[in-house]
Amino acid sequence: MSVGEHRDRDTFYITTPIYYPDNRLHIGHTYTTVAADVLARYNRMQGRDTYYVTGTDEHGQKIQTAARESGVSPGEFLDEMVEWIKGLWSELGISYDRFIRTTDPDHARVVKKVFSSLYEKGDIYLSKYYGWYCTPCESFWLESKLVEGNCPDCGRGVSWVEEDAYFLKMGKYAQRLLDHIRDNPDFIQPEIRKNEMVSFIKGGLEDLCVSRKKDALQWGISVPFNEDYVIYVWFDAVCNYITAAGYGDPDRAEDFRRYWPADVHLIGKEILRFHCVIWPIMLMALELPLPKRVFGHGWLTIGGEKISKSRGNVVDPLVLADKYGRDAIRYYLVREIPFGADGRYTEAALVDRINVDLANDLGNLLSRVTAMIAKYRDGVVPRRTDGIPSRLESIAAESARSAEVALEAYLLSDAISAIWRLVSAANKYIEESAPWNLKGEQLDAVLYDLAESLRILAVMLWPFMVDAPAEMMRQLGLGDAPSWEEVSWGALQPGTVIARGAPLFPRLDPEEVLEVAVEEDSESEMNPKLEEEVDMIDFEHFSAMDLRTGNVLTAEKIEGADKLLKLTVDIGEAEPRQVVAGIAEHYSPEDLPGHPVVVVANLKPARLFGVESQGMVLSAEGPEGLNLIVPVAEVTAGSKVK
RNA sequence: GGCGGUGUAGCUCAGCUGGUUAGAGCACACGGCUCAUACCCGUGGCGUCGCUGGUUCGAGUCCAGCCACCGCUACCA
Repeated sequence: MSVGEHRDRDTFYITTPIYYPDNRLHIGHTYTTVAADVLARYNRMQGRDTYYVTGTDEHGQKIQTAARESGVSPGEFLDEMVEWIKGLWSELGISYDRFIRTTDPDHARVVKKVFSSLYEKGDIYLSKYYGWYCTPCESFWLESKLVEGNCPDCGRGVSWVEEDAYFLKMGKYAQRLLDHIRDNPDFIQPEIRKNEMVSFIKGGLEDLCVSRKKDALQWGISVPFNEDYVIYVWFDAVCNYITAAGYGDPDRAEDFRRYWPADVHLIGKEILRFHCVIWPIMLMALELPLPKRVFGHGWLTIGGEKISKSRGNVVDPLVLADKYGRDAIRYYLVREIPFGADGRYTEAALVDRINVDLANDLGNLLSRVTAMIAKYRDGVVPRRTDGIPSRLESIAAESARSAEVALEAYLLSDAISAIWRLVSAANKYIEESAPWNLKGEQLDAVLYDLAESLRILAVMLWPFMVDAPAEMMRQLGLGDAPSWEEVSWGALQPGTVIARGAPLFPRLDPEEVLEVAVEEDSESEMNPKLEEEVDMIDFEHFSAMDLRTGNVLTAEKIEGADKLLKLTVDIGEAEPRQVVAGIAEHYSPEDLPGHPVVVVANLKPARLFGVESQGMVLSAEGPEGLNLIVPVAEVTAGSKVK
């Protein structure tokens, strides 16, 4: 995409996910929010009417529970969390225009309105839900999605739910959504996520349950025409994007027309499906345009592992910002996470980047240039009079152009790389021209070129950092709040009086700063022995499994399934067990009756192809295919395997 | 099982539609400079470009098979 094309836009609406404040936010949330902030600041510099929204997703069971555990009302609990979050964003210099809470009155109105419209239209209907539900995650799951009978997201237990419920028609819009994705190649980014979403949709969409009965969950927005129900939290949450833009508010019709559709929803890859399938379908049902882009960025991992409380690797962004400074944290996050892929966080890498990129390259550049201007020209930016074009001028132009292209494509780490090409070039230029050996107009030219490069660097860094670019400007004797246009060469006026200052980014002593962190790193470093131990189970775990011998009584193919057989197995109980087994490709139903088997008797029941399975028969792969595990000599049906 | 991705210097990664001696940053070593935050600049890699075959005058770059890891998905119960 060309830069010029984007110049035509005059508004820019960007969102982060709204975060779930049942706990403090971590560095992962911080990354998304910082990245969005960089883009918001950049677009403001481009003169676009920018609207940046972040906020909190405040409904659902987990909030209700967390509040109860703290012994306060959900309202009190949330107010406190929100205050903490706003404090964090303020500390990091996040320049959001609206902090939306799903408990805001305008939001509740929008959600109800959306729900009602879709109901009236027939896209939401009342039916009966039966299936698994993970309370902590507020997610409905098909049996087949469960992992070992537990929630595939959080690994915790799920409960069987049977209740009347409202459903959103998803299948109705599947084809339209696929067409939209096909016709708008940039809609889902990066490419790999788009592929995943497409194959997910092509796999068939089931209608989505969008309500919970109030006897199961109270903390949410009520279904407007049926007070016995609360609206599903995800349905509630995604609506924030239009609430914030002014949807359905007569006083804000102009805002909505102006800002919607959003330019980009910046999200983590784990919530792609809500933003690329459910939300677009809701919008299509509402007959509203879809957001121009959903950008699912990678995760920040800690030593290669996903950030999670259970791993105990949560890094508190406030502690980091306090220790290293907000600009360093912002720089590091944006620099370290490449397009699409995950980035790994280590404190050592953070310190390294601070020292190398910020202190040695950038900060020191400012320091040496201001020092030379002070020393050789009494602190006044000289006038160029030699008439020879500067080598730095073309590099600065290239750097700015590349940075702009990258920013327009939301490729923040690429933009940083482009900017640093000018930092390096300026450092090299000093070495090559050796100002300490020059005088007269040659020296004037070199010093001007360097000061001007620094000015352009400050402009380009303006979106990325909060304090340092302003300090650079100050030391160069210039004012604040530049526009992006000022990246062009020559704006620095000769005669400007510079003001040397303290080092922009003081060097850190890794040994001092990392004392604790280094130990942590070396321990979390791959230790094969340790990993094996983790995979070992103790006897108790084994005992938890109820393995029993049995004999197959009946076996039949399951209609429509290639691999599944429905067995009834005698394991010495009053009633035979009905078990589904994926062995149809290796065993014929007629061979099985009388066949001995080993059954996992206490496996949570599951439903496959609509057939309930009350256990599982054990088999193992051999050269010829699957083999059922059988006792070598006859044993009693139902005898325990140990 | 299906689909997709990744595998390139010690580390993190670039290498588009195949073409002269395979690149960058960091780390490391040596040299230089002295304006600067013990900084900066230069020089230094005998890297099986995951493995094996193939196409081609020529392949990280195309094709086939295989291996490892990751993501999504599924009729693994």
